[in-house]
Amino acid sequence: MPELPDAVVYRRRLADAALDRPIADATVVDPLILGDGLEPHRLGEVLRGRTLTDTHRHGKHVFVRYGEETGWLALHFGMTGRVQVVPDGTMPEYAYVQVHFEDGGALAFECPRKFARVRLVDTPDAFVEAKDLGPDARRADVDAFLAPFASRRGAIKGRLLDQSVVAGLGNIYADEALYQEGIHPRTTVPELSETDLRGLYDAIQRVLDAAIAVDADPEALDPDRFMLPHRYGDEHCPKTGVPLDTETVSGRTAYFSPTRQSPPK
DNA sequence: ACTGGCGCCTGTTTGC
DNA sequence: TGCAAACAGGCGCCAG
Repeated sequence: MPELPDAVVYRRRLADAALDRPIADATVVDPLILGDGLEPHRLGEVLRGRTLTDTHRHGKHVFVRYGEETGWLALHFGMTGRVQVVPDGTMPEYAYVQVHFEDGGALAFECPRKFARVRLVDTPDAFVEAKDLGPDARRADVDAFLAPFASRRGAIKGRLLDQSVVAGLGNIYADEALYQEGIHPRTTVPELSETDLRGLYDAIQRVLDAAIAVDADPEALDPDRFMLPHRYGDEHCPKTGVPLDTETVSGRTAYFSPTRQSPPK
């Protein structure tokens, strides 16, 4: 579930509470969480005696700089990942990667389902380039957002989930943006006009801003304006009252309002 | 070059 | 009531 708004919350959390605290050690409880061949012992070697000095975010990735030279942690949260800064002695259950500060506190990187990954990267930009991530969904201007759609033809839902098209949207916020704009998730890109796509861009901005404003808790969104609180509740369209419909699109469950989002011909 | 679909993971929910 | 199957979903990989 962690998508762009969650990454915003986690980055802020680290910027507020994890920087400038000397690191005593790093603990890797489950090496599966380490990505790109990172060896468990290497994390401690790299971090020991240093401090975290800066943070960055691109799409669903959070980056944390260690030391003064090139060298960042890249955090990706998969489906159940999250990061907390905890006082001594309160390590949560699924904290598979831990960074312990000399003052006794720690950074806990949790992920019960083990889809999350911790990597070491040179710089955020180099990582974004290597992973072929598209522009960040919240920082991209409308022209940068529109550009990749010129060469796409599949279902819009699948394109919004493709991180090389635009980085940061996942299943639930893609559904919400399509709902806001009245676009059926199975509509193909060629079936959408430039006006449709510009409207979708605006909807994405509104949805992400609203989600960030409630600390990425989808159930805390205004239930009169957004579909998400109803996805986990009564499953009715807040604007028309009809039951929400579901359909598998691009391999994932899409929720939509059948009266507001007409299927493509 | 681009697309949809499957499998990885395991805690939680659903169904018989 | 209990247990198994289904589900959640980001993403790497694969076949078409």
